[in-house]
Amino acid sequence: MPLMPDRAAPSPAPPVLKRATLVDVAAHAGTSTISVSRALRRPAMVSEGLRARIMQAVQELGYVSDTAASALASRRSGVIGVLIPSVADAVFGDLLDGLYDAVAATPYTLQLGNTRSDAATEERLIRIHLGQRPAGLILAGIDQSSAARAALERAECPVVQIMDLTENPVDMQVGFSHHAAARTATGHLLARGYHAPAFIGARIDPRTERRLAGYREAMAEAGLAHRARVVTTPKPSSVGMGSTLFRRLRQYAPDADAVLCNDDDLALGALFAAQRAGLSVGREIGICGFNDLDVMAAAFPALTSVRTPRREIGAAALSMIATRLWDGDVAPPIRDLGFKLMVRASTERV
Amino acid sequence: MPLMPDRAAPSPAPPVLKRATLVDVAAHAGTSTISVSRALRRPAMVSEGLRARIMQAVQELGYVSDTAASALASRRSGVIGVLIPSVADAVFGDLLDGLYDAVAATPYTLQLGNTRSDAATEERLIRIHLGQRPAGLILAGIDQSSAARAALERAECPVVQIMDLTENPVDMQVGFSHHAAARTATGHLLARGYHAPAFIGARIDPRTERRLAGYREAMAEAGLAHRARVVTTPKPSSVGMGSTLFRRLRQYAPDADAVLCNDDDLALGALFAAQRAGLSVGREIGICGFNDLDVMAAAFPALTSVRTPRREIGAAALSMIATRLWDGDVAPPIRDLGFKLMVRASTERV
DNA sequence: CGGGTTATTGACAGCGCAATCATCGGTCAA
DNA sequence: TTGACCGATGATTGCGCTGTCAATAACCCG
Repeated sequence: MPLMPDRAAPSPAPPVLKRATLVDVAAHAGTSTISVSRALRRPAMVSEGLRARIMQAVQELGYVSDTAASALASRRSGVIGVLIPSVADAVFGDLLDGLYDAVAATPYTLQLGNTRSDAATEERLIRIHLGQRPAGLILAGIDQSSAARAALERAECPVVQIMDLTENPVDMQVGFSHHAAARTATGHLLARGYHAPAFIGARIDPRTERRLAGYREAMAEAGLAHRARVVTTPKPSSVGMGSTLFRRLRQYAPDADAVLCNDDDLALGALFAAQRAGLSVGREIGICGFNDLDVMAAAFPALTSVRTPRREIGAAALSMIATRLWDGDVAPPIRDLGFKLMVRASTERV
Repeated sequence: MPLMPDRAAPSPAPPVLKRATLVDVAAHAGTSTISVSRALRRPAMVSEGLRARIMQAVQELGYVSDTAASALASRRSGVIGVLIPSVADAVFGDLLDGLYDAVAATPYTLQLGNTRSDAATEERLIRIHLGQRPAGLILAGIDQSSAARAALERAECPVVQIMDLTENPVDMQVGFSHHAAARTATGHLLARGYHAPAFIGARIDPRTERRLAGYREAMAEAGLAHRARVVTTPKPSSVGMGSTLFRRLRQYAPDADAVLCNDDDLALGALFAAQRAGLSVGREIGICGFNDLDVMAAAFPALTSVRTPRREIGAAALSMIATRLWDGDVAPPIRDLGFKLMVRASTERV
């Protein structure tokens, strides 16, 4: 398959379908194009009577605004860019669900970008998006490259960093503390009587690092820093990888009696591996996940996990951008949506 | 939060950041704007020397084409629309992953639409997308409303229906036969010695209907039509729902000794429910999923499933559109990417 | 009742790019 | 040599919309 057009590329045939334009609508309603434009974008700026006439003409002609022309003339597109590390991950799926729900009630559209957890790709995508004069930009994470950060700070649109929290956001942010969440989960394991909780993680990224730090901090506070056990891999996370890491942990640290997993896939994999090893999950080995996907509550035994407000973060990010665009200011520009430990049978230890 | 701008909406400040335009690049390279445009879109149309000069100027000025202006002038945007029922579903996540991978090597961008499995929403989204003169359109499924179909047939861009196969596609299609896949899976259960395989499904959509028909056909061919047992719900699929449906099946049809699940989430839920009920999965009760997500192979016991080529479908759909746009014709315009039954312990029955 | 204000509407220009057509120099067969 | 032809390049124009500013009507206060 050719990936770029060649000289032979057929020059596209001129469009046959003639769409209604502002001119058509204006003629139909007996007014000027600019009034039609205003009636559609800022209804309050035209009188009620004219607006009614215009709206009827729009209906009758089935007029749909040309986003390209609008973007060109106004130097501002109706596109909100969303940059996430993965489109296939359930965690970001929920986030997108919240975003798409929220955007449906606005005149904006979303434009997804897939950073593949790669800082250079993210930087490139940020540049491309900013080049198209987006209405706003939503970025997963707070760990943009410094060049990307510089570009973002010169951006003329609202920028929201999501999923995480930092002291110095580019603009606005909404998320929760991964550090605190992991600390809480580790504290729970210790409180339940597990003496040597371990940590497993895949595809170590900055968010994982912060969770790991939270785990370590909780261990240190309990005077158990010497019992901290960590097994990680740079490879992507998956259920199968969870099983692999669990087996690796058992080899490397047979004394570990609980495991805090960096995400739910790993926890599920750990569950299956523990079952294969004939361990009684909950009693002999505690398992705690992260994110609380639907599967965690349904598993047997049910798996403890940290519920993260993914859908809510999506909705909040969009709301913050809309508010900024229409009201000018958002207070507060930083929102901590928290998390919730969902305690279930997998960390019971009776 | 206000959902639409009011008259008070601040008129956006004029952009401060001056970007390089074609004019700037042309001046820098000592040529005309149109040659720059050509050098970027159809490199073969300008001489090597000029092209080199232009490319250098592009580099030096950090020129990025303005998609809005390009779309307006050419009456053709670089956007390929993708309409899927859900962004949070792992199945479509894999599809998107394939699409985003493939699109990265082309000058196009993807614009996602979320139909929420609703025909009216899909129709609306199709209209909106077609209104923006997309370079192509990718639609999940073959069950568009007749109005939507009519609009699509008048579309001036390539259209690919994916995930499924039909006799009369709008334009091109790539997918596999859900009917045949379910038929094969059911045949496998029967061949393995299960005498009364049942079917469970959630959120019945046309694809599910075709799978169900495949199940029924296999049962009928084996002379077991009278043993067909079907439990469904209009609610969305989830692991928890899989457990619920499994329990319902056990009540309604205690003689069922295997279950073909409409998707992997349901199969996982069935697994957990069976374990809760103390059933030996594989021997006493066979479980077969659909899609073969990563979790199926990792589960304990490992779950049999029908592997569907989701990522490949995404890549193929994009390739078909690119080929059509650049070469004019795609042969064949219909591609059956098949499926593969992954037999594992959950349907062993020894 | 007049100057000043506000609300409503319109004329016009231009956003940045690509389609179209024109131009020019060179090649080749007769 | 010549005219048809082709590849390479450029000048002009307009895509459909919105920002700006101007014009008018309606209205206010003292």
